[in-house]
Order: sequence, then structure tokens, then C-alpha cells
Amino acid sequence: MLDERKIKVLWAVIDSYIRGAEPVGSRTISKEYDLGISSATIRNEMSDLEELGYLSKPHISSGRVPSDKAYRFYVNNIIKNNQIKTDVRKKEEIKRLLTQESIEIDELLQNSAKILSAITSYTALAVSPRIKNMRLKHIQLVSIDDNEVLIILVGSSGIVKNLVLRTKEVVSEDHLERVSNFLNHKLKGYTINEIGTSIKHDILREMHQYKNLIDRVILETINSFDHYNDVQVYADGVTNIFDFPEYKDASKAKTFISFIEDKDQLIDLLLKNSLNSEIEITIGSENIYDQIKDCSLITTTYRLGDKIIGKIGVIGPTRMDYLMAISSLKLFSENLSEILEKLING
Amino acid sequence: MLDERKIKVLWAVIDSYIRGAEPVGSRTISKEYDLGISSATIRNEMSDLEELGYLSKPHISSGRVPSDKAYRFYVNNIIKNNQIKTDVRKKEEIKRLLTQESIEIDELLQNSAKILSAITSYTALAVSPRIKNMRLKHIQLVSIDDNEVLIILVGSSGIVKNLVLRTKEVVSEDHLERVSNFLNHKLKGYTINEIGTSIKHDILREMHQYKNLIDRVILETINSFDHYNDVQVYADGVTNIFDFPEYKDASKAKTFISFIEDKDQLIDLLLKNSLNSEIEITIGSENIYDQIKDCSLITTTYRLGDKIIGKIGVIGPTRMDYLMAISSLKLFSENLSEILEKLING
DNA sequence: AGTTAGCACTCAGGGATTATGAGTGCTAAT
DNA sequence: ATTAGCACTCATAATCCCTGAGTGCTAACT
Repeated sequence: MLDERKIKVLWAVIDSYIRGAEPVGSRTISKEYDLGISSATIRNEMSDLEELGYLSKPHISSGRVPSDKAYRFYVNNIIKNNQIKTDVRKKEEIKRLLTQESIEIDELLQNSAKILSAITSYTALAVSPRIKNMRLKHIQLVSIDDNEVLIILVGSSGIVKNLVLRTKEVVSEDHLERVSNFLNHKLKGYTINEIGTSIKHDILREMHQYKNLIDRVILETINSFDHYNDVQVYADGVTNIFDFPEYKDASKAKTFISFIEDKDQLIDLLLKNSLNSEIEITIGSENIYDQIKDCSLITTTYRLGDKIIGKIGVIGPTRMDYLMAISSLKLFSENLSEILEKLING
Repeated sequence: MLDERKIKVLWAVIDSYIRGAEPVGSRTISKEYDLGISSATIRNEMSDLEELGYLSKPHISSGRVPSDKAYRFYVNNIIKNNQIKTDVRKKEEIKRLLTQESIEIDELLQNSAKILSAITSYTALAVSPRIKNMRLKHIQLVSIDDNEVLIILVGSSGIVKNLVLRTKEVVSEDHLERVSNFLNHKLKGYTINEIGTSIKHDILREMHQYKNLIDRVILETINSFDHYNDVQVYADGVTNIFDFPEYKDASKAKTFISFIEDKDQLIDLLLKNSLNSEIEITIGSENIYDQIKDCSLITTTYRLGDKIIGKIGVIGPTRMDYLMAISSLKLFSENLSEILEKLING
């Protein structure tokens, strides 16, 4: 569909626009890119590219600007051809930064977002691990008051969660300990999902004398992992958006920043599509949320062992340095997975 | 120093400027405020007020703008005279909003910031409770792995904190339980500060066989409360700043938003001065941080029982509706204290 | 002596008008 | 098929002028 030369011209336009943020004219290309054809020819090619939907003009006598379709073409080619190489030196540098500052997982992600945004100059996003599909390593009930029971959940990733249960009747320490031991014995090793479906009934059959308490403990446990309750999202470098001329208009900046400020929306944005290990890129109008229809979002995942547990990404103008953003993200994805592995499994 | 009439003129200028955000001229005042003097006289008074440092002109032939000194004067009078009345109906409405959405303390504060910013149209800030001075209600050690011990701390406010301790030697469940019970027995009811200073030595004397373990548990516990480690800060309504004409300049907006984005800085800002129960107001240049030298910050505290445990505030342009902001803050302060009381102690 | 009317003066901000120049599309020559 | 040349477009910036809201000062008035 696109011949060799058209592709070259298109890449030149995209490259120039990504760098300069200004509509690209035929003359600019003929001078700055050595395509061996004159500006008039480039003009013709650009005219064709416009007809094909890859370029457009802000106004009748201006240079061309790449369309979302053009970026999509560009990005697909980047991914297909450049098997993005990992800069080992840089990777180690980032790892050093991350490990020296972060002791806990949440902190690690927060710092990742901070550093990632600083490196890319875009806005960085990171969501904390989803632990719904994680195996329970330990469950314990502790009495902290006559009518208060603390439920402690330890996930296989070392993630700890606490729930306070208020009981109507006083539960004796003795009984509590028995239930606690029993539950720990029974539930250890299962995921929240599994507990929710099949296991619950097994347990109740065996220990129906404590039916009430056990019922509530399991209910609370499952509830607390429902929805996105358990997920935190971190954004950093929001104000980087001001550095892009397309956001010099305050109302556009406001729209963007308001979007990032709404954490529920962000979580939805990041977690709605299934967690696969690929780099995912949505460009401009491909985004579902109107507020970021002129942004591109690049995300990838991080793992614990071979299990994908979270997401990290950058968001910026469609005129983005995709290559740089992708390779930076890969660095963080790998680093996060490695650090988590060490942090949790020794 | 300021006679009756000067004060009236000054208040008129401030009132008009707060509402309109535009330099105020003598004619505007003579028409819109019934002071019974002509614009010429007002002109003379304004000239005096300028000399006294209460007003200034953006340029030679423009109207007057209040200085920080003028706002300080204004605010002091507001606080002295208007003993701000609580709108009970509004208070209940906010309480309903807060209680129906928030189950946990962090969530409660996050929602407070959200609602407060929506109500005031300024940026709202809230810091989570400081628990360093809080009494320990329960401490428990749980073995989650051969080399991993989980420390669970329950504060008197119901706040739970977990720490994972990695031990070199394997600690038997049996020993762990003994130490756990012992520590709980000994430390219960004391604050972190007290534990840090005197108590530690007492304990070690009694149970020197587990010296190593106990040492580390206490060390980790104390460390985790050091600095501001334990404090979370929530900001909401950051983008409200775009609605004020003085921030139509993108670089000013960027400075402001970047400041709010830096959580460490925010925590420092909110917690550096001692927690007293008053409304605290810093106006423009009174602020220590350069980035908010043209903002005013209004904060107050919230309590648990009779103990002040956190702060909530709003930040906006010096040209702020102080009366509204103060009364809104009071509403939130009272509501938070009441909700926390109920949430934790009943 | 304080107050006010009157007047000259200042200056930011809003059109209107006019270059400027980077760009295009088309046509004719190569 | 490519390119040089040219007429044309239009956003942007610069200039100019005008308007109006404001001031400060002075002289008249109570």
C-alpha cells in the first residue's frame, strides 16, 4: 500500500514532528533528511499521504502533522524491526537508584514512577501489585480488644493486609486461637478466588461450631480484595506536561492533570485490559477516555516470579519519543521484576 | 494607626479584590460601597494606605491591590471579631458524605480532601494521623517463614502497621510465641517514644536470652516511626488553581502544581510547626517555601479524643475567601474528630 | 481644614492594519 | 517521473491607534 519512498517521507515527517512539535514542510524534509528527491516531489508524496490518512494540515497553507494512523504505523514498525536493546549500564544505574531508596513495595513503585518520569520527561504511572490471584501464605487472627479481632493476611509476595473485625459477642482468646490455627492450616496456599468459591464450604462443614466467626472472617477477607480495593496507583511527573508546546493552553493542561488526579479512573485505565507481558501502546483516539484523546499511553507489566502482578507506564503527547519511552519502560519492568523477586523471595 | 475610615476603605478594597481579582479603583469603591465619601477622598485615603504598605499598584495608573500586610490585617480582624459560626445543616451534610464513603482512616482523609476541595474550590490537603505519640495497644510477632518474622503493631487509634523482619537464624515458633507474649505484655500501653527511651533496657534485662531478637524488633519498630515515615499526605483539587486568573500563566501553575506534587515537601509544610488546635494561616510571603509565596495556606487540626493527631488544610491564592475557607475547615476538623472517635472507640 | 469637583496625564488592553515567511498546489520544462 | 518556478494562503508578529479605567494634583467649596 505504501511504497518505499512514501514510507521514508512519512518517517521523516514523524521524526521531525516528534522532535520539533511544529508542522513539517516539504522544504524542511528535503534539507534535513537525505532522501535524494526534491521538495516538489516530497510535496506530491505528502499530498498522497494526506489522502491516505497519514498526514493532515492544521490549516490550508501549513506543513503536515502526523495523524494517529501515522503514529500507529510508526510504532508498529518500531516494535517489529527494532528489537529494543537493553542498555545494561543504564539498567544497573536505575536498579541502584531503586534499591537504595526503597524498602517496601509501595515505596518501590512510587520511586519507580518518580525516576521513570524524570528519565522520560513524560508522566509516569505505576499500580501496586494485584494480590487477588496471589496465594495466601499466612492468615492469623489476633484479639486486640474484647470485641475486636484483627485479621492478618500475608500473601505469597510478602504483601501484608490487615482487617479489623468487630464482633458482637466476646470471643475468648482460646477459641480465637483454635480458629486461627485452623484457618491458617486450611487456607494456606490458596488464592482469594479459590477461597471464595469452593473452599469455604469445606471449612464450615468441619468447624460449624465457629460458623459465625469463620463466616465473617472469610467474608471480610474476600470483600477486601474485591473491586480494585487493594490497588494503589502512583503518578509522578504530572507537571512535565507543561513542557510540551501542545499544552501551553491552560485548559488542555487542566484536562490532562485532572485526569491524572482521578485515581479511580487511572486504575481503570491501567487494569481494564488483561495483564499480558507485552508492551501495550494506545495512541490518541485509540484511548477510550476522551480526556486523553491526544495522548499516547505506553504500559508494560512487571512480574513476581513468572506471575504478572502489576503495571507501569508513561503517558504523554501522541508526539512522543516512542523508542525512548519503550526502552525506558522495559528497563523498569525488568528491574522491578528482579528487585521484587529479591525483595520477597530472598 | 489606621483610623476608622481608612479601615473601611481598606476592607472595601480587599473585599472587592477577593471577589473580582482586578485592581480596585477609587471610583469602584465610591459606587459599590456606601462609605459616604467621594472618590477623590477615597483616592487620598488609598494613597495613604499605599504609603503605609497596605496597598500597591501593579502599574502607575492602575487601581490598588492589597498587600500581604493588608490580608494579614484583614484575617486577624476576621478571627478576632467574627467568631465563625458553624452551619449545623452543612456540617451534617458533610458528615453524611464522609461516613457513607469511608471505612478506613486513610480513605476518610482522602475523601475529606476531595470534598473539601470541591466545597472551597481551593486545593485541599490532609495528613494522616501521626502515631508516634500514640499508645501501643497490641504487638505481636508471627512467623511467616523460617527466616521471616512479621511484627504487627496495633495503635490505640486502631491503626495497624506491619513490619517484616528477616532473621539470620531460624526462630522456633515456640520461642517466638514466648517473646511475642512477653513483648505484648511489657510494651502495651506505652508510646513509641517511651519504648525508645527507658523501657528498652528494662526488657532486655529480663529476657536477655532473646536479646538479639528483641533488640531487632524494638529497633525496627522505633525506626518505622522515625522521621515522617508513617505519615501519608493527600492532596485534592490541585487543578482548581487553573480557575484563578492569577494562574492563567502556565509557568505559575506549573510551579504550584509541582509543589503540591512533592509529597515530602507537603508533609514538611504541614507538620513542621507544632500541632496546636488553632486555625493557622500563613499569607503569601509569610510562607517559607518560595514556590507558594503568592499563596495562602490555612490549616487546622483534627483530634482523636483530646489528642491532636493530624492536620487538614486548604491552599489557594492570597486573594482567598478566608472567611469561607476557615469556616469550611472548621466543619471538617470537627467532623473528622467526631467520625474518628466513633470509628475507633465505638 | 477637610472634602470634593475638575482636569491633565498614564498606561494596559483591545482592535485594525500590515508585513513576513513558511508553507502549499499547480503548471510547464526537463 | 521529477523538478523548478510561481501564484496563492494564512498564522504570527509587529505596529499603530483608541479607549477607558485609573491616578495625582489643584482650586473651589463647606
